[in-house]
Amino acid sequence: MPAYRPEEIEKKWQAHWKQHSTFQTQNHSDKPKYYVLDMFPYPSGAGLHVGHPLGYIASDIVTRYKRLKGFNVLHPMGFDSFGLPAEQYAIQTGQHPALTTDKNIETYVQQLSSLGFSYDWSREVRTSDASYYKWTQWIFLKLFNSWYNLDTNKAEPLTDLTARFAATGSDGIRAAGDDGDRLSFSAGQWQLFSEKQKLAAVLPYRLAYQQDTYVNWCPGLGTVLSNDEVKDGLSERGGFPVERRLMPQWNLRITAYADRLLAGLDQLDWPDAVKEMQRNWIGKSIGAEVTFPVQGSETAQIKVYTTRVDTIYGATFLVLAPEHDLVNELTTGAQRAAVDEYIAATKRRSERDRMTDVKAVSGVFTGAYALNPVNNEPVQIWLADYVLAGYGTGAVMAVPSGDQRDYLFAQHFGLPIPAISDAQKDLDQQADPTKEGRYINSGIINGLTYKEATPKLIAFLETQGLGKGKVNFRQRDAIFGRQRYWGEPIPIYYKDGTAYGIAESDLPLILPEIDEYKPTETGEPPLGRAANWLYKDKYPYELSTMPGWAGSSWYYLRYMDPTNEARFVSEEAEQYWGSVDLYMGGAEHATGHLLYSRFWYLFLKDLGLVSSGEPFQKLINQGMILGMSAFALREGNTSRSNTLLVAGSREPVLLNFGGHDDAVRAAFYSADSLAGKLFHSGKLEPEEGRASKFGQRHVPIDFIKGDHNLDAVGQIEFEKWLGERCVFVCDTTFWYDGVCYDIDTQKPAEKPEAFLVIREVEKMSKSKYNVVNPNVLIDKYGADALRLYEMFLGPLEQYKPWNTNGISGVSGFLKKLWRLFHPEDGDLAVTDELATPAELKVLHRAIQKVQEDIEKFSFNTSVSLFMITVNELTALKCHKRAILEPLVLLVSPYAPHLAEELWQELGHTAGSISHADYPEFREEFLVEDTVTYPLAINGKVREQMQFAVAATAAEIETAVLASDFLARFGEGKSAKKVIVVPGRMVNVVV
RNA sequence: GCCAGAGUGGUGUAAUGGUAGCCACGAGGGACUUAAAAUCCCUUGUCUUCACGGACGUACGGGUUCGAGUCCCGUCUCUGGUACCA
Repeated sequence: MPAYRPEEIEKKWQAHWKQHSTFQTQNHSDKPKYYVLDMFPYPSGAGLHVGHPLGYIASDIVTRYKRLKGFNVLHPMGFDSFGLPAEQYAIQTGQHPALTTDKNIETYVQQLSSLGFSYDWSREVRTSDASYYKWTQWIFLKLFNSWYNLDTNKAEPLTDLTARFAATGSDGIRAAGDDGDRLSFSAGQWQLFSEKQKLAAVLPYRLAYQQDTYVNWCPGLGTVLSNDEVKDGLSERGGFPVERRLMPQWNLRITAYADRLLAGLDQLDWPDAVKEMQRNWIGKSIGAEVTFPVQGSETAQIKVYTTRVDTIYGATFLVLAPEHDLVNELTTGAQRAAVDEYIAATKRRSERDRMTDVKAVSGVFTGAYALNPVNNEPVQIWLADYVLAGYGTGAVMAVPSGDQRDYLFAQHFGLPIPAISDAQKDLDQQADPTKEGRYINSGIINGLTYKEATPKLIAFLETQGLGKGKVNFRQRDAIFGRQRYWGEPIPIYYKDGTAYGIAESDLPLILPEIDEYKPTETGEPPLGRAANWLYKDKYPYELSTMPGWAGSSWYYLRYMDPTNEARFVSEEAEQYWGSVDLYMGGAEHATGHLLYSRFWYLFLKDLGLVSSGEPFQKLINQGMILGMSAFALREGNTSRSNTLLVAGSREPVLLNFGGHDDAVRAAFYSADSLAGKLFHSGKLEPEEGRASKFGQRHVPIDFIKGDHNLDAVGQIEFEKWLGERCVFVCDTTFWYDGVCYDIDTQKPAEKPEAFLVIREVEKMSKSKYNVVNPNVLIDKYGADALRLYEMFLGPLEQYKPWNTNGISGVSGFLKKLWRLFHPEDGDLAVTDELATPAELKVLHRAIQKVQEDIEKFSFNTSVSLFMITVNELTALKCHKRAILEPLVLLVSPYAPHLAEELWQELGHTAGSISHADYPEFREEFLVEDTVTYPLAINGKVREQMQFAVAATAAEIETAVLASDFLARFGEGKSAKKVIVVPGRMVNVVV
């Protein structure tokens, strides 16, 4: 074999692995198990870019390393194949999303294979396969047929609940959820209920339940979005406006698990940032619910939630959310008009306005008063949109001296701001939420401290029946329904207007074929188009489908037993694999997928279907690899607003966006429309306010740096690349057909002087023209080089910009490694000579360090060490089997193709490297000759002194005493004691 | 605003509290070559010195320590998350 040819070697081994199913894993083994999981991707049409494989490479290294260390490793891959983009594409083209998805998956599998990942492809799952989503639907039915018993603190089958209804009625049942929606009835009444009444009574107990809910309705997409899918009041996909709307929705009662989801975090080996995000998301707060009776009413009362019940004497008014139930009843005649107007104004304000307009104080007085339960003082009742209907009770007691928001409100409307603690300061300027000091103006708690006051007040309120301690969560139940086609059908049908779960034996409920993928003319979801889609030919099905996170909430279980038709996973397989030992994926799923998965797992555990405590023991977030975008700026321009033209658009769109150093970004533009506009209709005018809607477009960096620059050559080159006519526009000039024109006159102009190329680092994305395709790099350098380089870039968890330049370094390393085996690029030439101590030292340092590094996921430092090792062995002219064979094993997780090839050349069976044993580390080869310790007298370092590295503390002591240092530094005294800090310092006490 | 995390050469980065900058990229110089590619060798934190050397250097200001990039306090900047959550 001549020179190192990665392309040949890699093809050969990828084919070998595939043909021999080298990485197929058994569900039983004498070896200990280890489960390494990547977050499975959505197969987008754009294919993989260099950022995607980062985590896959790292997990593959761990997988291969663990195999060498004697583990039975499960390392599967699959596809989260339901999702919006395929559906959008279907709406545009009429092509069935399944076709698009299959095509994309094919590309993904090809790309993943070309990187040499050791997945067990026989276990591949796709969430859009009926054989998979059958079980997603099955779990949904389990949720639908369960309730959460607060007495046992777990989910239980609904049949247990109905049995209790029949025996003792609804009294004494404590279930998670809002009791306000539930009926109260006796056992006798229950017996008399019709079937429909029974189901209606049970519905508010179910873990999957239907309810009128305020949702993020996106008219542009014709669907409901989760909070995670809305950014700044616009849909994350497409950037369409989103509004609040009350709609009947399927919900999952994740709030029942809030406490357990919170407590479980402590046991997990996850990044602190992710745990903290989940904690904040769940948002547990400990406080009290206090009832304020309404003045002049026998029955009306307002419940507020507060975490600072100790400040209740400073509560000078109440504020209700405009949506609060009692608003109508409370409002007095005189205030009616003002209140109605305020509520109308609030409805007009979109969620987005509310968010961006946080500082403005608005509100209206209802005219009504409530009585402060601790002192019977009347307090005004106001409405304001800063109080959220969905949190707590939708009403707050306002304590202007203790809460800045209440303070601003009081100041704005001229309400009193009484002090309540002797420690409060500067109340003429701002609120002081201190818990220090002792209370004043505070009735029964005057003179007490915070710690004393809170329990006393809660006790007092409880005896009056006007309050109690209460825990609140910020987290809401998860909305579980999309008005979409390309998702799992919800296995529900309607009989007489009541929802029924379909029988388990009738699963899967297959997604029906429809002719168009849009909502129907009457506004029903796309499934409304399915002809004769009826359960038992009679009953209409639920028309919404499950959200994207449904299938991904349990896929890691299916990998354990992917083809089981009788069960979602067999008991034996589930018990053997347990939970995921290492989960690799992006931090962006912290409060979505990772929380939902834990929720489903806890639920399945309550039903006795899974056996571990948590699904993912260790989590690593690989950082994102960012793309480099470039903009050409002309220096010194300050006059015109910054203008960017959008690429690829048929419509001429001029965008205005925030200034970048007072310079103008260059842009390119589809020539079809622009040329016409430029040449026939006169001056270009920037159009305001559309930037956020259309986003920015970018020029690929290769076309404005280096030779091309932003000029005629660049413009023509860029056209070739883009495959369509285009115009470069910059400031007052533009290029078209290689000629520079003035924008205002459209006459040929002088080429502008200097351009500055500004680079910006941002997410890699097709629309930003900053994508680096891994295939190109694999073709040029090989997959092993790409794998090594991605690891070499820096710490795995770090976000970093992609830069292809450095790849030549790792490529050189592979060539040098090859040359250790093939000096002069000839045939394999390793010798059986005995290794020298120097060579053994190099090898064993590498064994030690690489092993340590993989265990702590520090892959970049390992790659550095490989390079040092090869450099040193080259310098030693070491071509000995005794050194090189272990080195191959060491490198094999990182560069598997090259390692396999060398392993075979060394005389081993083809493909056997993955079953070899990781080389053993031996410390004796690492011994240094001497080591230098700082030598201190009474803690003051006076000298550096050399000792044999193997010396014991006693030997060092002798050496120190024998030295002449005391004569020089000890002022003639003798040593009382010699303290040896191992490896650090020798301290002599005199 | 609040909660995390991070600030080290031209760049990516490395450094159990113990010689800061390992390993690479880039740059400069050299060898080989008709030439190029490939490969190999040397230099490369800043300032200063003909040179040997010296001084200064891990965002900024303090502190602990014999010794701080690392630990503590404060400030600034950046990144991510989150937001009228009562």
